[in-house]
Amino acid sequence: MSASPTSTRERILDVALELFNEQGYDKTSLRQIAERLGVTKAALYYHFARKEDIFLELHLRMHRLGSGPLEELDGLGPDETVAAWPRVLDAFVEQVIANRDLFLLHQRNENAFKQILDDERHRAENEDMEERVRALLADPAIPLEQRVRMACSIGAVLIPLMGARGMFGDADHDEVAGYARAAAGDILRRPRQ
Amino acid sequence: MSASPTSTRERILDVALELFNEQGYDKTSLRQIAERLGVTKAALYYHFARKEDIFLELHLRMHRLGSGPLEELDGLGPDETVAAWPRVLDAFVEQVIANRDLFLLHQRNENAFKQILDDERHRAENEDMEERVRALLADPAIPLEQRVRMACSIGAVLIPLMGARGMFGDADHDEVAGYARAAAGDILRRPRQ
DNA sequence: GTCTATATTTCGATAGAC
DNA sequence: GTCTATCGAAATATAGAC
Repeated sequence: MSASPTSTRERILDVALELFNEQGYDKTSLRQIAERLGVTKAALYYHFARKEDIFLELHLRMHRLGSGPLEELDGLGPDETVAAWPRVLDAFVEQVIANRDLFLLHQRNENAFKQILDDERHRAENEDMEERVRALLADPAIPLEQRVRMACSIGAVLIPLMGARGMFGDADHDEVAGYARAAAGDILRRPRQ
Repeated sequence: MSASPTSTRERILDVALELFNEQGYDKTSLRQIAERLGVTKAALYYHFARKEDIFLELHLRMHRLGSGPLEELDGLGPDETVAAWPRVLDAFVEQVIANRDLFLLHQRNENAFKQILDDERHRAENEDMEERVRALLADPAIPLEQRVRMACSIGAVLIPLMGARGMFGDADHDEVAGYARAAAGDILRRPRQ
């Protein structure tokens, strides 16, 4: 992620992201993070008041990445939204490829993520990405079949992109991504023609 | 799930499945399970030697459900496998719809699931479903694009099926499932024609 | 900014009575 | 088959020296 993680704070986030993806948020202790980092637990508390805050910071970073592509839909009507969706999905795919670990964190720890956001504030910030897609898929102004297919297109690209490294043997990542994009395109094209 | 969960063992599994899906496996304590059940922690230990064993039992049940549809692929060659895949996926969708909570457990706790299976035996039993799909998607005898599209088809149906209840407003579940099936069908049909 | 040392809590698991 | 009582381990978090 960070090429030269100068600050300790940044190194904590890098190591935490690694361990959270390997073992899960709950099973990862601050002791483990500190050990892999070469510091003590107490040092972590200088940079983050609570364990949750480390997770939250990583979550917000992913959140900002995912929100970017969605801004293209701002102020669009139903038909325009449907028409713009393929490009939004393409931009989203780019973000996922470039920041796979961050999106992996979200997928593999959605329980921890949901519970932390429930217990606390951050409702407003969460309403950017996740809640926005939710509103889109629940919008009765768009035909149901079209909305279902938009949801399907997300799942279609996520599985190959987020799956294990050797999911397709030693296949080229770009080639796989290309096929996944094409498949998602087919989902979205069909009911419009 | 169980209409009349006569045995305590069965009631434990039902309550545990509920809580694991609500809060995650790690964040759910035996104390919570016992309380919601109206018994004490110690009672749970009469039925299950360890907390992991509760999770494992639920996992194996889902596993058996998912393995069923895959048996149709037994002894088939590459072309036949590709040809049979749409029907396998349809059967899989039926299982997911009929046992949504069990598959949700797997999706929301894949970290816990992976770690528990790593720590222990059960490799042989796990090689039924998950490993079988893995082998299928890594099989060089099937064209890469075809394999990617098979993976996409799984993601395409899972997102609408496993998403939150109100994902598409108050839309009819069967209608949603129908559209999702159609979308998956389009993914699989395209590159063959 | 990082350390040592410790407080506090909670959890999984066990022993033994009933 | 369920209970009371408790153990031991591990976790988050804090206090205060350097």
